[in-house]
Parts: sequence; structure tokens; C-alpha cells
Amino acid sequence: MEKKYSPSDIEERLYKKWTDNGYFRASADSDKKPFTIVMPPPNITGKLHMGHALDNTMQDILIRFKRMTGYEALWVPGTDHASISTEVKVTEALRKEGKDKKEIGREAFLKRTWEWKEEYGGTIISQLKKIGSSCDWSRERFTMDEGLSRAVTKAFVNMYDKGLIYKGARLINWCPVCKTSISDAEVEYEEQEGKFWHLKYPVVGEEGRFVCLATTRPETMLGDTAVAVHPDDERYKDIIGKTVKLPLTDREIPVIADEYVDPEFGTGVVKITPAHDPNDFAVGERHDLEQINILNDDATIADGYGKYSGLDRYAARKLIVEDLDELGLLIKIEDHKHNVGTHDRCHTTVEPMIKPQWFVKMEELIKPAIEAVKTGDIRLVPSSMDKTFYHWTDNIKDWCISRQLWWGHRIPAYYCDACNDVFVFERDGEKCPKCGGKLRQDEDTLDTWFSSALWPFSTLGWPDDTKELEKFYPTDVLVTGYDILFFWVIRMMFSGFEHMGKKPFKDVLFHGLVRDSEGRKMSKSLGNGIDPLDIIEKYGADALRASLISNTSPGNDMRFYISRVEAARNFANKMWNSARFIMMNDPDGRIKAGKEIPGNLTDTDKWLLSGLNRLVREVTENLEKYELGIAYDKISGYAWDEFCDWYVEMVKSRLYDENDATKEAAVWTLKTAQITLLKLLHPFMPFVTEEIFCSLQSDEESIVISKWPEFNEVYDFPTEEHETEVLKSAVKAVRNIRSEKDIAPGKKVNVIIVADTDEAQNCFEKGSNIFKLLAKAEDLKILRDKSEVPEDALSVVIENAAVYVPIEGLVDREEEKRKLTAEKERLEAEVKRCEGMLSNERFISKAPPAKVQEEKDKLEKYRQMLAKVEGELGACR
RNA sequence: GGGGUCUUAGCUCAGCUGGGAGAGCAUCUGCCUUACAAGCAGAGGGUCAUAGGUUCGAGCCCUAUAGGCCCCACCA
Repeated sequence: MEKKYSPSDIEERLYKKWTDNGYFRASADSDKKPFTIVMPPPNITGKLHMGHALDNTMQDILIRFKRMTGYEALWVPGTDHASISTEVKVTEALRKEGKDKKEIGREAFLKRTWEWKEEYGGTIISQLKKIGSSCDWSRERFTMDEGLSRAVTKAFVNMYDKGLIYKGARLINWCPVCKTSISDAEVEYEEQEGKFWHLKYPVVGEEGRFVCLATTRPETMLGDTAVAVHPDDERYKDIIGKTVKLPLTDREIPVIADEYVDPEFGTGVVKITPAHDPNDFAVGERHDLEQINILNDDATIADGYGKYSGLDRYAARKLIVEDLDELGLLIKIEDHKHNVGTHDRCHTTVEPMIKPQWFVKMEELIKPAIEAVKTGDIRLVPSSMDKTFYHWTDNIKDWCISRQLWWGHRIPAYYCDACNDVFVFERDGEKCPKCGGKLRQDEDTLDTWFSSALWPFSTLGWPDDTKELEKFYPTDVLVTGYDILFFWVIRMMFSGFEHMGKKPFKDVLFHGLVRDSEGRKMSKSLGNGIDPLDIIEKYGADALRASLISNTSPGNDMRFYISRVEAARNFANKMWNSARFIMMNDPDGRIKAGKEIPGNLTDTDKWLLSGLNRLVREVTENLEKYELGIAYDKISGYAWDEFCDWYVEMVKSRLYDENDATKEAAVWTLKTAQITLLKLLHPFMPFVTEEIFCSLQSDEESIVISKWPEFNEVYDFPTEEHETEVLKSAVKAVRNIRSEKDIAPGKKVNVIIVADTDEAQNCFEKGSNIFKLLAKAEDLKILRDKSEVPEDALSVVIENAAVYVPIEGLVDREEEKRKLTAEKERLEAEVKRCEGMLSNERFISKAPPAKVQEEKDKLEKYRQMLAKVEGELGACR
């Protein structure tokens, strides 16, 4: 094995081995318990970014963990057609070739988009493989696959038949560039510097009287159908019911009273344009006002408005303001900051317009989802997401699902021009059921989230009755970012209940955004994005994965630091090297890790094994609770600090002694511990663990399908903590001798070790050579009792260790005394605290018995330690 | 305007249902030592935002305050 672990050499080879052997496949025929995750499908337009890396690492950890614990673990991958994003991209590509979407027509455009999908849609999938995702690739799905498209149609028809989908002319958000409607959730508000134009409209029949009002959008006045005041506003009470002349037009419009108007704001008078403003629309509905659409689809002024017709909305605004000014109807212009709705894809200012669109009625549909979260039937992790969930569901509005796009699922509604009727059904190409006439399908496609909402069951075969649905639905956990709670998670919930009659998942595990090191969102425009693939190439997939998990918690944003990746890479290398060490000491691989426990384990071995045993239990619990960060940190902590830094050092003396009777026990323990740690670590760092596992345990095929370690009573040895402490300290001390600056370089040094127990004595005698080497000592004596140590010896040992270095003229125990005194004081305080608690009657009676016992044990422990420290302090004098 | 969330070491963050303040990185000291310098042995560094409250006991629970971030709404 090489001295350093180099991931690039092995990752591809191992991933190929895994897929070739079908480890990731899950079968519906298996009699194992199922564990299912469906992957949030990345857009086919997308490239792998840190968010995907995090999302998929978390899912992979859970899937690999469950696979090892004996579940039939299924992870369904796939991609999303991402209607508008893709359509925009393809339209752009066409434009570069000098072609226009409209010119080439729907059919050619779709053909072109499919070609585009075939060419680029696969890149994200291959990138997901690079980070080690253990998906069942034989089940990869695409939202526009034949089966999934059938699911979409079926779902639409089901809901339409139940009256949950309707078509209606509503005010929707219109993007004049993409020329499609977009849902409320797709509108992003941006603060913009605008103007506030104060206008006056003449009151009809009262010469010289005007109503003054202010607007941010003067051009919409062409579509005004009323002006409104507050019913209690004394200033305007007398004109309610009268009419005003709408300037620049020949229309007269009424003055109405509505509570929507805030008398305190502006002049207390509002122009009402029902066709181009959501609030005005609502007012218009209440007062039965006419809705006048003054705009074309590209936001130019419609025909019939004279010289304004055909002008862009902003050009029209300028001209209208000029004309009003000329008529003396413009009072003043103020600067005004306001929020403007823009389309989240192209950042064009959206235009509210009245259009016939398809909607999903939400009020009833959402109830089972709310109920499920309330009762805990669906659990959100972290649970603080519940509040956000209710905030969304309590304010939910009907969902506009039709889009004036071509790339997507076409709405299964058919119109008969002969009898002027509408039919919604699944059978394309049919004749009109009424008159037998030719049917014309609705031109619109569905919101891309409509198909995503069906993802948990459409990927498993719905609407057919499949074995997969039977076995793997509902899925176990959905892992996703909190930013799509509304877009996706909520919609999957009600879709699951509606179409399957069952929840789509048991738990939802949320993660946050991966930000850059300064806390900014990673974005193309800022150019601060870090490509996960670059990181993988340089540091390995394992290091990337671990860096995204270590020291993090669910639902919170995290910052990406390269130093974390380095730390994780170093840890992988540490495991690599501990394996090298083991193999050096068992070159033929004669000793097997496993259940046959050697009879001659030493206390050191038992100490390690029982600690490891507890680690197994804790890590398993953490993973069950989705505490991935905690689990990883515990494993790496134990592996590095306890296993490598302590145990490996402690057993060296046994390993280097050919005659040591416990040598094999040491190798066995090393191997058993290393294998156990590798297994615990495998979900987090799949590649390096597999590579080491196969070299170390050559009779097993792969760690991927190996059995997860279990808490084993056999390993739960009672340990003499005191003895272990002595050993640990001694090893540390010996290693430390050379770094003590009190020892002059090149000076002849004699080391005295006090071994006050049999095991320590044994250990030091066996290891005297290695200790000598480590300490660069001339001579090394092992004494049984502290009192035998010469007066002039300098202790270089902290805490319990009994190692002394005699050096001429360097007898100085002040430092040691100071430390021991500090320790004594600490222990005294602890003892006092414990005694205080235990003498407190309320504590005894109120605290749980286990806690009381714990305190008693602690007290005992501290008393013992205190006695020891006092003894040592005495010996110093 | 409504809601959420955060404030813990120099930096970035963990800290489960209340019971001995943690990790990584950074800093300082000493070390190439027969697994590993991507390493080893040590050290320093925190009034857990502030003020109250509950409790035998609060980083954790409650109230208020200050500051940061996010989401929703969108006064024309």
C-alpha cells in the first residue's frame, strides 16, 4: 500500500465494481423489510452543484446505512423536465442559430428539445455517480417518460372529475418575455426605485372639481373602471356614486366605496384597474366592475387605444404622463421605492393579466396534509419546520397549473368546435362523444411541479398496480432543501393523499443551503460557486461528503470551507495508514477479525473494544434519528483519538516482541476495531472504506453489502479505568520525553518508568526497546514503586503517569507541583459539588434515580482520583 | 405589516428529553518517532448576545430587549 491514500486511483474502479455486481439494486420480490427514498429529481438543464452534493450525500448515507442493517434499500433516481428552464435554454439555442420558436412550430420545437435532453440530460446523472450515490440506476426515471406522463394525465383527470380542477378567467402573473403565466410562488419581489405620479380626474357634472390620486403605474389608467375611496372618508362622502371622466379616453367611471382603501395613504383615492392589479381585481369582483385588458401578451398596449396602441408598456407610460401633463392633469411626481414582482427565471417584471387558466382547488385538498403533520403521521426534521409548513398551508390559494409553454405535459382537455363543449379524458385522438366531431387539445402544458408532485408514486409505477408500489410505498424519508417546502413537499403530500390514499413519505429531512465561505449564496452571477467535481478530483468524493456532513445540523445553512475538506481528507488518510500498520503486523492476513474472541485479551484490548461497542450503539441511534453530523463526528473522533492515538501506540510494545503471548490478541483487536470503524464510516466515506476493507478482510466481497456492526454484550467488558489511565499516560509521557525542552539535546538521558500494576509492568518490560527508541534514551529502568525513584529525577509526566527522567542539575518540581495542586483543587471542587447535590433532599427526591446514582458514582470516582493526586503531591515533596 | 430563525473559543459551527462548556481550522511550544509531517506530544483561548424569571440546578425552558439572517404579504 502507498504511504498516502489517493482517491482518484480507486473511486472509478470501485463504483464500477458496485454497479457491475448490482449491489444497489432493490427487488420488490425480496422478503426483507423495505427502506425507500426517491431522489428529488435534478433538472435536466442542471449541472451538479454543492446543493446536489449535500442532498445526495445525505440520502446516500441513509440508504447505505439501511442496506447494511438488512433492509431492502431502494433509492430511486431520476431527472425533471423543468419545463420553463429547459424551454428558455432551447429557445436561446435556437435564437443563436437565427431561428425562432414560433416559426419552427410546436412539433419541431419539441423534437429539438428531446434531442437537447438526450445530449445534456445525462451529465447530471454521471456526476451524481461521481459522489458515490448508491441509486438503483435500473429504475432511473424522467418526468416525461411514457409511464410518468400517463400518471400526470390520470391525476389530472381524477381531480377534474372530482371538481378539484377548474378552468377560469383569473388574474394571473404573466411574464411578457416567456409569454406564459406563472404561479404566485414563481414571482420574486425586487425592490426598485420608482415614481409616484399624482393625477387628477375631473368629476362629472361638477365643473372644476377633481379627484386627486396617486399611482405608480399611470399607463394602466387606460383600463381603469372605477376610482375608490374609503366609505368613512368624510372628504369624499359626497362624491360616492358619482362618476368621473377618465382622461385620454371617452369613458366615464364610477366612484365607489371600499374598505380596501387606506384613507391615510396618499390622497385616499385609488384608481381601480381590475385587469392589471391583484387588489383592484378583488375590488372589481366585489363591485362587479368591468375588466378591461389593455395589454397584448408582450406587454405592448392593445389595439383600440389610438396612438398608444402597439407601444411598449414603459413607452406608453412616458407618453401618457406627458399627455396628462399637457392637459394639466398631472399634479406632481415623487420618488418612490417599491417592490416589483419579477419572474424568478428571467427577472422580467411580471404583468398581472386576466387569462383563462387551469387551477387546482386547494382548500379541501390540503386538509389531509395538515392533519398528517399535526398528528405526526408525517414528521418534519427538524421539527421547527412545522411552523413554516402551517404558515404556507394556512394561507394557501388555488394553484394555477397551466403554462403557455410547449415543453411539458399537455393538458388533457379537448374542445369540440362543432358543439362547443369541453372534455377531459385520458384517451388522445378520440372523437367528440357528443357529436362525433373532431377534437382540439388544449394548447397549454402543466406547471412542472404538477408532475413532480406525483414523483413518489409515479416512479414506482402508478397508475398501474405494481409490486413496487405494494412493497416500497409510502417511501421512508424525503431529503430536500427547505427552500422547496412549498413548491414540492406540500404538493407531494396532497397528491399522495389524493391519488394513493396514503402519505408519500414518513419523514422529511430538510437541509439548508451551502453557502460560500463568506456566507453568500453560491451563484453564477457572483461567480463564487465551487464546483463539487473539482473538489472530488483534488480531494476525493469521500472528503467532499464528509466535509458537508461534519459539524452540521439539519435545516441550517452551512458555509463551505476548503479547510474542512482537507480535514476530512486527512482523516481518510489516517484510516488508510492505520490499516497499513495492521497489515505490516499481519502480513499474511492470518488473523481474522470477528466473533471468535481470543481468550487472552488484555485490559487494554478490552478497554478499546468496550468503548467501540458503545460507539456502535450511539452511532446507530444517531443515524436512526437523522443526526448525521453527530454520528460522523463521533466515529472520526473515536477512530482518531482513541484508536489511532491511544490504542495503536499502546499495543506497539506487544507487537514488536516476538515472544509476547498476547501479540495475536493485539492484532485481532486491531483488526476487529478497524473493520468495525470502517463499517460505521462506510455510509459517509464509501470509497476509502471499501478499498481498505477489501485489503484487510479479503474473504468478504464488499463492505457495501457487509453487515452493520451491532452492540454486542460480549464486548461490553468491565474495565479498570485506573489501569487504562496509567497506561495511556505512560505512553503519552514516553512519547513526550523528547519534546520536553528541559532536556538538552544530545544529552545522555536515562528514563525511569514506575509501573505500579502488573499489566503496566508487563507492558513496559515488553516494550522497553521501543520506549527507549521513542525516548531516545540511553537506558530505561522500570521500577515498581515511586519511592524508589531517585531524589534528583525530573518528572515529565502529567496526571497519573509515573515516568521520570533523571537529569543532572535539572531537579525542578515546581511546575509539576503547580499542576498537581491545580488538579487537586479541581477535584476538591468536584467532590464538593457532588456532595452538595447528594445532600440536597429535593434533588434526591425529585431527580430520576439514575441521575442520583450517576452522581454517587461520580463522587466515588472523584474521591479516588483526589486520593491519588494527593498521594503524588506527597511524593513530590 | 406577519411569521420563522439565529447570537457558544480568533473564524466556521456542533451541543439529543435541563445535571461535569466541545470539534475543525487558526495561534503558540517542542518533535522527521519502524502506520501516517495529509503526522505526533502539548499549551493558550469562552460571563454560552443582554436583563429578568422558573428550578435544588439553565447554553438548553419562559418573558422582555438589542443585533443578524430567512420566508411570506405587497399601501395604490
